[in-house]
Amino acid sequence: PGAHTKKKQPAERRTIAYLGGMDTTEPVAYDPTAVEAKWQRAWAEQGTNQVDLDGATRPFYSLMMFPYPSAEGLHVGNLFAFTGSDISARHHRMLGYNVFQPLGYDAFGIHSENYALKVGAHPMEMTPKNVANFQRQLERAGLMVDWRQKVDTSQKDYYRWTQWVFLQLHKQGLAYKKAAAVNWCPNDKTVLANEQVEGGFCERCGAAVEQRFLEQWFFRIGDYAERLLHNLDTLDWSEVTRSAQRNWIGRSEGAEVAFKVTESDDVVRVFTTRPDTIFGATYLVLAPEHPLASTLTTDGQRDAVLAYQDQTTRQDIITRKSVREKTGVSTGSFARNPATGEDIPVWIADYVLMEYGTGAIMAVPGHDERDFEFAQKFALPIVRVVCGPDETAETPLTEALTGHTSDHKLVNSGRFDQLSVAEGKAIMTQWLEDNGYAAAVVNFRLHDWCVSRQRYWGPPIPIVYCDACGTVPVPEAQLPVELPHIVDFKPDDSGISPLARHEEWYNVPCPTCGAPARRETDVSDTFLDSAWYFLRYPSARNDAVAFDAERTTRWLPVNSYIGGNEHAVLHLLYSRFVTMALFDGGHISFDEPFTQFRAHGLIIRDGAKMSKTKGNVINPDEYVAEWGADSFRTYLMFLGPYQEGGDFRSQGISGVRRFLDRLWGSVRDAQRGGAPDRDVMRKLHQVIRKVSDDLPTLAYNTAIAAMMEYMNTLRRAERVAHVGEVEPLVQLVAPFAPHLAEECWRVLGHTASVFDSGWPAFDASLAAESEIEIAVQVNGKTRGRVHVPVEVGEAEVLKAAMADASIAKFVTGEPRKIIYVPGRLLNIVV
RNA sequence: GCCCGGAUGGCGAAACCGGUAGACGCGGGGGCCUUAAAAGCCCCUGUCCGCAAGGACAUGCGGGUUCGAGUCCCGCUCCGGGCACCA
Repeated sequence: PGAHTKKKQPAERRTIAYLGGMDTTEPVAYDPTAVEAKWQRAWAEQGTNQVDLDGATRPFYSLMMFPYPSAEGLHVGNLFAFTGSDISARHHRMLGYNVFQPLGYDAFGIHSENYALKVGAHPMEMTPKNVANFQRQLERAGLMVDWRQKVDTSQKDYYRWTQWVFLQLHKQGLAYKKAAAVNWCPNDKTVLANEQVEGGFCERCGAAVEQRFLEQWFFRIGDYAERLLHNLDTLDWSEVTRSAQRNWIGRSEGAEVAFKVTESDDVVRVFTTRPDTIFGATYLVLAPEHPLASTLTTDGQRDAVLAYQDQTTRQDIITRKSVREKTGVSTGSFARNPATGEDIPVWIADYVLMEYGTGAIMAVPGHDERDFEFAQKFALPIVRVVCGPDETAETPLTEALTGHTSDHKLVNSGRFDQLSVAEGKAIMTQWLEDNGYAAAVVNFRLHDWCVSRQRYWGPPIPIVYCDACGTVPVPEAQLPVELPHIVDFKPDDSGISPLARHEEWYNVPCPTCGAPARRETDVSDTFLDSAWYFLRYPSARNDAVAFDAERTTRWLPVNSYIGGNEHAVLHLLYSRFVTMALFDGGHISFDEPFTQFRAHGLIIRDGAKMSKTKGNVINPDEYVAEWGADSFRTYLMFLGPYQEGGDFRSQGISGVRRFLDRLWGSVRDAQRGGAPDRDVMRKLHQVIRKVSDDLPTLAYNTAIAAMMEYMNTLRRAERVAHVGEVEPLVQLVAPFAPHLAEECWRVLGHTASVFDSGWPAFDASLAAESEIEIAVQVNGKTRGRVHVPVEVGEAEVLKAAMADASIAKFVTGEPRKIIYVPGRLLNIVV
């Protein structure tokens, strides 16, 4: 009785609406296994997913981050990423673009090699098996991938061109070799790039990274810092990614100031971002590794300095870079502060790092926490040169005053007193420059990219060393420098590559003079493989060039790239650098590889990251087998906002599967005679608009919700749906559940693929409501709602509202003000 | 410390430009069908008070602007991510 039974519908009529008057016990569920296998086969046979690489008139390059083919197989994270990209690609195709969506394998690298070592396999034999397993899993996922253009970075026909890329950079002077302190992972027994070190630990295995001095190949990515940073402003990229790159590049503006050493011709150059505080510089500090450190040391200090330098060298990288109690030692020398004219002591301390700036600083203990701490410990003078609104030049400093506002003024700074910090910075820098003491400079945190790896499973660096000719690049015609099949590929602690144990491999005649010479025995970083793979895809089967000029012009730069943000400062930065370098070398006509990049979120489970140790890893195979790839794909897209990720719950799939079953049921039973219902068509066009708007912003979860809502409308219509009501829905669902949509499309009588059927056209006149609901508020509190024809104005709405007793009772006296938001709300202020 | 995100029912989440908070889905409750179960279908489901009609309270916390704030402003807390003895 009462409210519960008011809207209740007879059950039989419900059933008829679903099953089209057929036997009421017949289930509506479809069989995804059969449907999916059928269409995967058909698409492969008919080349549905292939694009005309040479004739496309509206090219659209949709890229996803190619996976590293692990032995564990495809991860849900992979599928989540790929599905999001696939939906975008399929949608673009239906909008009329010629979509190229390739995929391949990032098969070289420490990952694969370490796994092979662990299980006692050989990477050259293991990798093809893993690739085959991935291929099987990916084919079941129903991605619209043009597999003809597959790449595998560990194959000769690919790494030959990786070596070619190295040679181009070398030719342009962007590759150089130097002995340097590098990050050494004692566990992986190889050098790591700075980007591969997280807080002093190897980002791969977590081992504490050590410093070693080795001869390494570097790429001059540092020279591109300004450009890499500047271009970020114009790229259509996720903000999280741009911000991570900005932080990593770490630009800071300041000045390089020269301090002449007293009674010597030596000059200590320091970098500072606060030239305005130079009057407060009471001592200088050199990094222990600084070349002048020994030069400036007086005889009396020599033993102490040597001991300190020795102590520093033996530190591991984590300790070296961690914040701890300040230590240091005086050189015994002095240098002149150009601003004050005073001679200030020169110290050596390990809180100054050789790799940043000039490796030397002017210490302003009054306004830098570290300098303050150091000055206190070693009883060095602390001078205030900035004071806040409530302070004077004489107010004692109990701690370093670092932050500042426009109210902070310079003090104890001679004729610069009373300038604001910002003014001081500009005027002081100018004054220092005019007098030859300083130059305005920009400093970057970004360092050159170390690409040498003392490992086996990668492309050999194409360089030969000859006693007579020196460092000789391998001629391009002699590429690839093949990676030999060796048994003893295990790395060791020597810092020498496994290839260096094979004389028969590294002893070669010099390409220039023919004299006996020796190959470089290091291989290149895996990130070089992936820094240019997007250039290779369109030309993947071309053995003559790295990338065909015409195809590259047609397809690149990439229109849409979707991937994980864990690659923000590795792969994505390196790819941009290599692209810029190839542009500068005249090989390509664009200097940014990815016009649009979107970072997707992370799939977690039970509120935690998936990991084998927690036992909460999802095996996609199981879910695909139980629910079908279409349901699994759609669920992954439904569980949260794509760009934020979400929590995977097995139970959640059932709701999506029910939706697809219902879609299947209404397509199968759709009525052909008669005309579609006006009210239903209105809802349909509203959904077309919603889904069309949501797809470009990757708002997949709300697009799915809207389609489900429309499906509910169809079911509640208490009649069999008309073909005209379901057909466009099939097209909207197609990017999400491609197999089922294709099946439905055939059932609806079409002979060509739904992906070539276009995108449903939105008709605003059909979507328009004739009657609208207006919320009525009294003093801002919602007290009821009225239904009025869409065209009526404020007066009629107010009249309708006052006619409702439950609203009118709150309106005591004459309204003071009426606020009317057309089509939405009426607020009566009394 | 600096820079990016974020916080909404039992749960995952919606909410255009400041305008009906909680769409959609899961879970839960009740019902239909069934010999029974499963499946399917129908209804209900933010919290509190109330027999009901209805009312009050609700978007991490504290203020503010506004006729009206999840949304804007100021000040915090907590969570995720990036950078960090970076001068």
